[in-house]
Amino acid sequence: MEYKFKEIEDKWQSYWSSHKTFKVDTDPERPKFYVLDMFPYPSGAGLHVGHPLGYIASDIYSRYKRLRGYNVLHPMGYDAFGLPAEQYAIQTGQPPQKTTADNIARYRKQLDKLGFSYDWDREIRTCDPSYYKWTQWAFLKMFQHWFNRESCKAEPIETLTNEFVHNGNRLVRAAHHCQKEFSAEEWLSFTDNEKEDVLMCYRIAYLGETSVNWCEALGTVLANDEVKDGLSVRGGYPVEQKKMKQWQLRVSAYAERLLEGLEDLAWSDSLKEMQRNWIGRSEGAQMDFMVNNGTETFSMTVFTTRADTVFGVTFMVLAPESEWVEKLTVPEKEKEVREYLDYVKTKTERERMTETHRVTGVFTGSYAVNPFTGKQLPVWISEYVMAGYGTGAIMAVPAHDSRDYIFARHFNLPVIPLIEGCDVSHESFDAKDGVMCNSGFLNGMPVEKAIPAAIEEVEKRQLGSRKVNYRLRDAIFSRQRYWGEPFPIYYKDGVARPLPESALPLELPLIDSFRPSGSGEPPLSNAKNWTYEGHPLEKSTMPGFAGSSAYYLRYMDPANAEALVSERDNRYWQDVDLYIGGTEHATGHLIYSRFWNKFLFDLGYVCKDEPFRKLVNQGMIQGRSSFVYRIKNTNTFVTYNLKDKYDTTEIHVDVNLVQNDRLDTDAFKAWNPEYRNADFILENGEYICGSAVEKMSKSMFNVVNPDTICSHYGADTLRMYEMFLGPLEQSKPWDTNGIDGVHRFLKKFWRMFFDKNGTLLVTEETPHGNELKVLHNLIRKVEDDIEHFSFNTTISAFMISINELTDLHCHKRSILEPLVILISPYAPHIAEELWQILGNQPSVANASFPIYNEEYTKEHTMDYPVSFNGKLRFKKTLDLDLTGAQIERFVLEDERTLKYAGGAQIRKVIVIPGKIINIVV
RNA sequence: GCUCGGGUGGUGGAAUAGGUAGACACGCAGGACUUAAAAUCCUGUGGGCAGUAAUGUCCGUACGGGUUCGAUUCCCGUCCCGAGCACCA
Repeated sequence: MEYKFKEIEDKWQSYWSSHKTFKVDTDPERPKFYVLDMFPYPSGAGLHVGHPLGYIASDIYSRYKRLRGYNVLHPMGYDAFGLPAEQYAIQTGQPPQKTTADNIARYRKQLDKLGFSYDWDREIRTCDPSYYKWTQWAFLKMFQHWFNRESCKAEPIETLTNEFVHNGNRLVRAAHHCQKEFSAEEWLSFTDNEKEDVLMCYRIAYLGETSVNWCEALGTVLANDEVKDGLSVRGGYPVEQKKMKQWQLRVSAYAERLLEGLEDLAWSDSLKEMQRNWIGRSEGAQMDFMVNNGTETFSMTVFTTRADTVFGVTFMVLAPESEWVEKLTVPEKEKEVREYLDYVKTKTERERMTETHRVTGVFTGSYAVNPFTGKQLPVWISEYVMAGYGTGAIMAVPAHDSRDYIFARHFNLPVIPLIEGCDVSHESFDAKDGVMCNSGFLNGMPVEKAIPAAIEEVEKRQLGSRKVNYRLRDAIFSRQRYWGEPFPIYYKDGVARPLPESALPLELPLIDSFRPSGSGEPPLSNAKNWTYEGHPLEKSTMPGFAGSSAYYLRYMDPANAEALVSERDNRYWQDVDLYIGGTEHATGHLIYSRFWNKFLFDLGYVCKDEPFRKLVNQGMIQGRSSFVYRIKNTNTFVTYNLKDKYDTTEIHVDVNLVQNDRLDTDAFKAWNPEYRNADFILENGEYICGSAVEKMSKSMFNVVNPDTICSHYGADTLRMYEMFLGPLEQSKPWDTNGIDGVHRFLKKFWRMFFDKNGTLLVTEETPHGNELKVLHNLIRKVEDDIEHFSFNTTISAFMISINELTDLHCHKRSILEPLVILISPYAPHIAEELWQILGNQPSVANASFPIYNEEYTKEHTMDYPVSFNGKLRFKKTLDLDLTGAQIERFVLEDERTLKYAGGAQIRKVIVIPGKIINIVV
């Protein structure tokens, strides 16, 4: 009997689905394990072979953990709100609701074909009102809370107003952006609207004026992680900075906790590093400088990490957007400054980034005073100082900061070296080492001591204080789009007010036109009656990351109408034990979700501070594009190795027309009418294509659809092959060349059970020692590899074991049955079929993982003293290999510590007769 | 520029508390079965040199040093590739 994967896979997929084999429930009797995939955005293009890579890995792990007796939560859903569906709607008029539902149906079909063990009863979709009710609910909670820096957690806004009533805002340590200070009496004298304005500056979800990434082409603002190199990540349109009033989340309040929390997470170092960079903690000092603009004197604050260099400050620089610019520009310089600011404004963010070497700036006419030296310091404005970081103003130390140095040289400002023996004639000396000079009380100190000493002095003289700065900004939370969660906010007298919880979910209304209105209003302005009790509702919607920030909690209790997740289910499932997904979410989703989770933790809705304990980033599968070479102005194509003899154009050709770089010329002619009459110049009678590794995409004609592979080889082969391709974390091009090997292996596996005529070969004989040895070595290997996520090497181990057992002509049930269990996480369908053929109850999921027995793999030893270096005594280990040949090993007689000259400890020396080859130390 | 990864056959990749480098697979070459193809199976396959051959021998894990009885693995320096951040004061 042949291995008929098609029949087998159809049979078991429908069995699993009709029997709800993978349905899970909270079961306090059994240990839980939560394995999560980053849920996909259901795009119109469907899945390509790269998408399932992580899903296969997580499925293997889930199935393995089930066999180990865990109650495994392994859910799937869809991140269904997003830009592509909306843009498609603008182009075609098709409502996103419909296209999204269609795409989901298609995704589901494709996923089902791969044999994943998801509990589909827990499926969620972020665009479903019963789901986004809880996204809105969390937003309301953030609106109603503030962040207390004393307790370092979120607290109800009432505790803050209570504080205001008694003490004003002078004593409270809150994360806020309130400009004014007020006393208790003043607070009480405020009107309701004034009070609301103040409170808005403290809320964790707040409406605030800020410089935002505005994308004209998309008609919306974008978060920092949605912008790369000054272009939008989606679409690649230019992005400019614009001051706008937007909803924001006070993520920056959690900066320190987000940083600390990384410590105990089992994430890759590179990913943690990315988050650390993104949070961008830097320790330093905030210092006040007195400035004078000719008419008045006041203090200006700067942030520096190098307080020790204060004696070398020769000028000050403001960001063009700084609020001090206006105050410090003297009348004579007004025209010049205005011209400079206009010049800066015309530059896009992208230009500002690419022209980093251009030095520009203008003098304000004002001077600051160095508090340590009393020297006059001219105050300049330059675009190299950024408004968003620190205080938007710096003290410039050209001798020890390369940016200040370039600026000083360009505008002929003095440079004062502060480190003994450093040469600043050509470039600045930025390194934090050396001994201080020209620095008053710091002279003679090494830099690492001078930094804290300087800060201490600054504090002593009350010129400023120690300060930790973060690069992490608050998340901009409004999008001027239709296809997202509506805000549970309405406006009364122009003041934002929360909807009552009972009004949730606030459902997204159906509209006719998805375009932003002519006046730049969001699409929701086209909705009829977009009001609450006669008051206008917020018209922007939430960004993509809103729906994905707490979805892992919802899977724990997806149907709950009363709460995001019940306390009982949250206590049981706790957190995600294993999270698998792409590294592209490092500074987006993975920061936001951690923030969101910490916020809910503060409020007591969830029991874990961190949502994802272990995280594995699967690599990207790139496409391998194929090319043909058309001789210019002809319809003749020349093969790869002869192309240099002609003047050719490289053209992408559909990889499905190419096998092992050989082009199917007839299929090529049929592919596109343009090539119907194509001629070919061949080599050895074949047309060889060129190739390149590129991103897998439709436009490169290099997309390989998993459905095609499934119908050719079956899902089990695809699953194993994707794992066999290389380490999970590594990116690699998709290359079908090796898939036959894996497919052959599965056929070979099948043949262990049946002969050519389909007769069952399985016997009830007692297993032989060598057979048990193969089996138990494999058990140990599979267990080890799965725990360490090296799925590729496991498959090699399977291949070796099956070859060995085939050589031993082993068809014994007691060997084959555990083998089927071992392979079931990788190739579940064939395993189920064979499991049933062996006469067991379906399904393998109810079996348990075979137990490794060391006895079977232990080496047989006997005394056989030999000498080595005249000092060591060894035991000979007799070992039979599978062909029955003898391998001799020599093991140190006892565990005494013996030392070589280098001091290494020797435990075991393995010897091949006559020659020492292996000394284990 | 800074940070983090990584450089192993024709290819994907094995092997690191230092111990026979190249497992496993692909590809390629040769062979068996077959009228033929498909499928399946067997053999060989890092390089050089010597030998009819079994085999022997030297060189080999980006490059140059070091530690060690022994280095793909540890240390120092150089080069290259990938990823992330990037006027962050």
